[in-house]
Amino acid sequence: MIRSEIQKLLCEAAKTQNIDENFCVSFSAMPNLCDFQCNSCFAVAKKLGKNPYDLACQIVEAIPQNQFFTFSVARPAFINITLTNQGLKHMSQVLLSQQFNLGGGKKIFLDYGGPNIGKAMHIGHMRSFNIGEAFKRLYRKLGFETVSDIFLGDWGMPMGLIMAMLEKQGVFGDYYSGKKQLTIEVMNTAYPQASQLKMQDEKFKQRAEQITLFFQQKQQPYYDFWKKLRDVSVAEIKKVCRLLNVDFDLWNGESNASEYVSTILKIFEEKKLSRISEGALVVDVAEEGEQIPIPKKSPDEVQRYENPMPPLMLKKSNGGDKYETSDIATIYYRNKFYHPDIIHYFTDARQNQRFIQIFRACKKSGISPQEQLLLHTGFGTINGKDGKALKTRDGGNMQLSDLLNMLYEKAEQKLVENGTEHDDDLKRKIGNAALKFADLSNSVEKDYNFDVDRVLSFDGKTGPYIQYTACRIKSILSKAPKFENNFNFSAQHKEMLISLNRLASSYRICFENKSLNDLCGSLYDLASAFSSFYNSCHILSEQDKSLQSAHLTLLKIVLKFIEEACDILAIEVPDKM
RNA sequence: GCUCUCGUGGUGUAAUGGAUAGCACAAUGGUCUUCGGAACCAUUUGUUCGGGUUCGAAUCCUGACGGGAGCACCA
Repeated sequence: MIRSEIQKLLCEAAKTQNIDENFCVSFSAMPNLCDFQCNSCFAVAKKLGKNPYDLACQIVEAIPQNQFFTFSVARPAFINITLTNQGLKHMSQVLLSQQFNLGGGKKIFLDYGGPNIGKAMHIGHMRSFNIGEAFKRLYRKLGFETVSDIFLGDWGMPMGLIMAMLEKQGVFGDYYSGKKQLTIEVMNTAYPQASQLKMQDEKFKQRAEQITLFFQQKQQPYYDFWKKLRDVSVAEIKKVCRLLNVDFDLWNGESNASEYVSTILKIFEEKKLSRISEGALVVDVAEEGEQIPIPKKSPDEVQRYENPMPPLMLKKSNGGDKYETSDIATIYYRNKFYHPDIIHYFTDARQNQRFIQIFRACKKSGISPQEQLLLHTGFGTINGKDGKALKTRDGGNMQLSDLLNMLYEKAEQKLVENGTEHDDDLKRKIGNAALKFADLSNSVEKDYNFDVDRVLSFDGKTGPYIQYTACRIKSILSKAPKFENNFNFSAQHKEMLISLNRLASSYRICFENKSLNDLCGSLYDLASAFSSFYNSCHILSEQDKSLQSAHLTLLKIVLKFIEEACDILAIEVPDKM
């Protein structure tokens, strides 16, 4: 990286002055003054008891003459660095030869998506898909080996509820025998009905619980019926995944963990980590200073705790398994078969405490080896324009498919306006780009307000704008005369080159922050830098052939970086739109 | 009640403790008989409030106010 080269120059110059300190280089906050800046003189001067401005001057004077950078000092004590034209050429070559190896071949297991079988996906579900898929691609780019698992919620009550409902309606047998075709619509109708009935009808609820237990114990016909439900649901989820351009190596779920539950229960028992509490089997995971009882004011008051960290529950008092049990059993068999160095989960931030409990239980029991890194990225909730849970215009919960259809329709409408011929795949790519870019532009941990109208507008800082920019570049390159690469860049290319550098740096920033908003931001800046250039300089009619080849060379580089960044975000770049 | 989290123009958001708080939408005005107008350029408007730490605070600490979430038998 160009910044580390500058940093090295500064540090070596300091050493000649007997100052053995680190001088960091960042992108310029004042692009009109410089291209890069160093703010370290304040801290170093303080440490050494020197005047910061004098220190900055001393170091700048000690830097040997070089052809790439010019250094200057600005008060109070910033070192400003500007690239020469030779420096621009050099930077472009550094960028093109850049290789990442943060991963060092380590194996990382990604757990994202997590849709529930039997329930229609709503908008909130897309976030895990978008973030997880992008991180899988980022990890690969950075030199990790990845394994992705969708981890379906396929072993719980929803399936029991659907079966109980169909049974109550007297159609269970028909669907079981195949006399009636089991479809996703049947499930999408039965589940909400059952879900509602369970609240009012205790007998129905008990029956659903019973059926749940039956299929979990692989009793027929419930287990086979469960398999049918799962197949139908998985086919539907796969359809959505294809639309969203996400794919998984593994389509496992809670059900795959069930056969390891007894093994992990035994591990906890043998290590004397589990105990019975109020009839349930629990593991204490609180650390010092947590879960401290607050004295009750009256004997019948509920016990409250300071710094609450309740025990993790492995078995309910009625003997049933909990979701946490599946999670731990899943970590157990992932380690048994895949030996990942890292397991990274992407879920809603509301599950933060639950994952702390799970991770601690796995470390205490040795189910996760000490050296294994368990990561959980809890992302913020998507709300509607009003800051409350997202609703459709008619007031219902908005389903993911509703949103996708709106996006694809809008894309089609735009294509028709522009006279482009009808193309289902193209409108899907454009709609997806709008969705993903809008989603991933937000800091991962923050809740955000999802404004349908804003996402449907493809103007400004949006995915379609990025795609459009790439299409324009492709169009110019396809019409350009043959040219030899020419890296003799000048001031008019600088904005694009600096943006390229920022984009290249953002991979590491995203990796460290576990958020993709920086990549989106620098990708937009690059596209925007090209658009400004495009507007101020007519490339194809340039008479100076040497200058024209420099323009075209840079366009090739810009396109390459836009395509790479889009690929990480799982945004597809069409040739035309 | 306990714990966590967030508070940035009219709206949505960005900013490893650094210079003049960046960007998009909206609004207003402009560019251009397009190498693809889903474009470009310009103007207007902002760090919830009070203390503290620091050469320097949207950022760290503290208090208040205001939102959101979690607090074992739902997943």
